[in-house]
Order: sequence, then C-alpha cells, then structure tokens
Amino acid sequence: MPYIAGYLAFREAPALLDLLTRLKETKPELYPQIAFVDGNGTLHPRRFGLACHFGVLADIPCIGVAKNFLEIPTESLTIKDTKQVSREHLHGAGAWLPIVGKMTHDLLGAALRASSESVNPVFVSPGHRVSLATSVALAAACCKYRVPEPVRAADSASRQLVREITARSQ
DNA sequence: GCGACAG
DNA sequence: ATCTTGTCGC
Repeated sequence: MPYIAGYLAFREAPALLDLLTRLKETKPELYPQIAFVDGNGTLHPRRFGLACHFGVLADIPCIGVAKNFLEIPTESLTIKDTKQVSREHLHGAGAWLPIVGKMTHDLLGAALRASSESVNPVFVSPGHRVSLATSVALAAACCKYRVPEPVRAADSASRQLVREITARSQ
C-alpha cells in the first residue's frame, strides 16, 4: 500500500492487527493493556488517525505519538504555527501544550517536550479508550529520549530486521 | 495550478 | 520516510 498523508491507517493498521493476533496466539501473557502507535490519534484531518483506527479494530486502549506534525487545514493548524508556539512555550522536560482546533475549538492533541535535550516536541493524541491527559502522562513517563520507549524500540527492531533482510539478499 | 503532507 | 554533510559530547 502506498503512503498517503492522512490515510496512514489504511497502510499500517492491517499489519498491526496481524501482529496483535500473532502475539495472542504465541505469547498471550504479553498481550498489551494499552498500545502506543507511531502516528496520530484524534490529531488528524478527520479526527481519526491510525491510533483510532487500530484501537477500534483491536478494541484496546491506544495512544498516538507522531514525530512530525500533520497539518489540519480545516482547523487552521499548520506546522509553522505549531512549531513556533512549541518553541516559545515548551521549556522543561514533560512540558506540554494542548493543540486546539481554531475553528471548532475542539481539543485534538498535545505537543510534548519529552526531555530538556529535545527541542522538537512529539505530538500526542488519544486513539481509543484513553483521555488526552492520560495519553500525555503515559507518553511522558515512557520518555528516556524524545520518542517514548515503546515506539522507539519497535522502530529500532523493525529497522534492524529490514537491514538483515536487505543484507541477506545481496 | 501551487503548496502541504503522520510514515 | 530516505539520504548526505557537519558538529557536539561521552
């Protein structure tokens, strides 16, 4: 499936659901009470990003964590504005700022500064069966570096596998 | 037509 | 996301 901004769930959710099914079959004791997803939850043009899509289909609490801001034109939320506001208002580690739609005034997510070292925030938003406050608290609690460890570890492991497969076919 | 664009 | 160059710090 191609990557198309705003439609990430249609590319990624099937693979995530398959992983969860396999985990339940092979290591049921490790089945998660809640999941972090590399992408957005309600911070999305249709307020239904990968974390929502996956969370509903898997029926588990899910939190979205994105490393880059996805513009939401209908709410006048731009990457430029968001980064600007984040730079000015996010100071210490754990500091966060709510991201509110400028048209609907709905609370869609938050910009979180994970550590004092990381200037660029991560964008946290609830996916399913979890509040924004809990999403931000859990994400912040899992941050050793900029990206929460569950997401960072999964990202690292997947890249390692790709490297091995690539090297194998040389 | 131009710019923007989670991963 | 991927790729390349350059810098800082342990």
